[in-house]
Amino acid sequence: MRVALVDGNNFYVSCERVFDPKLEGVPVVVMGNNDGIIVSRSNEAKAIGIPMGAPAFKLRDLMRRHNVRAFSSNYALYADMSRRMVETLSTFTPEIDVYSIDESFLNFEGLDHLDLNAYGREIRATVKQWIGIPVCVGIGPTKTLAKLANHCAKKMPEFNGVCDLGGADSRDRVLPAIPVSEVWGIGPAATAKLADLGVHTVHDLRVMAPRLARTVITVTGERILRELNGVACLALEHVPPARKGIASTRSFSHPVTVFSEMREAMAAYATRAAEKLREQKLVTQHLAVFMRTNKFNGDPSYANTMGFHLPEATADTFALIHHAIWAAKRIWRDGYRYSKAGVMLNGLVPAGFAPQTLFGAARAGKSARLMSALDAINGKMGSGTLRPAGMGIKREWGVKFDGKSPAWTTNWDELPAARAG
DNA sequence: TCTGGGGTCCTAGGACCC
DNA sequence: TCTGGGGTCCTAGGACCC
Repeated sequence: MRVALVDGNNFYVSCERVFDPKLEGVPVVVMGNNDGIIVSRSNEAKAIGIPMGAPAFKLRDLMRRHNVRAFSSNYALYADMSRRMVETLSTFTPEIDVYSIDESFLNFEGLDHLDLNAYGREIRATVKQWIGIPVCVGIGPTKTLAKLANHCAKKMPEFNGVCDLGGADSRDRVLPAIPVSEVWGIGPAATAKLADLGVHTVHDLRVMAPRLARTVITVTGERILRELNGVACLALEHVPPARKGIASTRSFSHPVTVFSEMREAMAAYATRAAEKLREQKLVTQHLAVFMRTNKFNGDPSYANTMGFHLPEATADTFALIHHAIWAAKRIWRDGYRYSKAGVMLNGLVPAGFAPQTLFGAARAGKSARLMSALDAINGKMGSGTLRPAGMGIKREWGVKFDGKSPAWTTNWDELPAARAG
């Protein structure tokens, strides 16, 4: 196997910069939903000590002092830029495995006649020119080594954005210099356990006894060890594996204390989850709802989940709303300040393959026609044009995005304007 | 005022069945 | 006055990822 990992640098920030060149060279951050935490940082923002995942309100002073530009998440923009990036990368390989919004594995099998470093530099230059996003390229004989090579490409200036760990000599040279915590799949807990055994660098991990790795960090640890030694255990998935579950959950912008607001939120979550189901031509056999109070602020604590099998598999918005509200009523307790809730669908199966009850077939056909009409109108006129009654218009609990950039590429009303002269 | 959202995989334990 | 072995399903929690 020969595989490359191409990864967008500071992806959300880079997307913002494409449409506002004044953001180049200055500290920029992007925040998550409700402008709660930092989810993407420019190098300048990293340099002044803004940590990943930190609550934005704690950093207000620091950010003001350094004139940091802060954006709310613009998911429509990032998803569209991601799609363009994947299209571009697809011209460099017959097989691409899209791993996340900003990362793809490219199959480099059979390209050994090429100078892979040069090929990586060409990929980097092309994505920059066509899409405007800076990327780094890591190449290796397994996914784990390609990930590690990508880390080197990003952090070690001598690689200049492209690193090939395909050769044993390059691995011997680089691996002793990298902390084991940088390996894909080794988190803080595993890092601490390995440190107790004197395993600190990637090289230390690579030469560890596989059985010991297994007892300390389970089968995933043993798999990582093999991958570091060039034995591929993770295949390239050119067809994305079927989803196991769909979740629609949000933190509320203010605490919810009355059931009518919880009901609205549940209806909205169920609606969104049903849309995701239908996008992927799936139906669900199991639904769960949960609600919880704030874990951090000392409010009286309550958290509960209720999950159950549905009488028949469905992707019908109205049926899922009905079930979600039914369950929400049962776990709702008066007197608490709820901060977060959600709807989760499990046991997904392709629409048409689900077991059906005797009287279900006729109902299912009718529901499918209604749902495709709903999706067609919302697709054409904008999501939320048609929505079920009871979902709420005011949405007091809803998500806040105070500093969002325009949907530059996906909304006609927000296209960038160019002026001459 | 205020701490993301959406996933996967692994392990362990309880309930229940034959 | 005992505590097997094999199986399934479910729940809960931990860990990790982007």
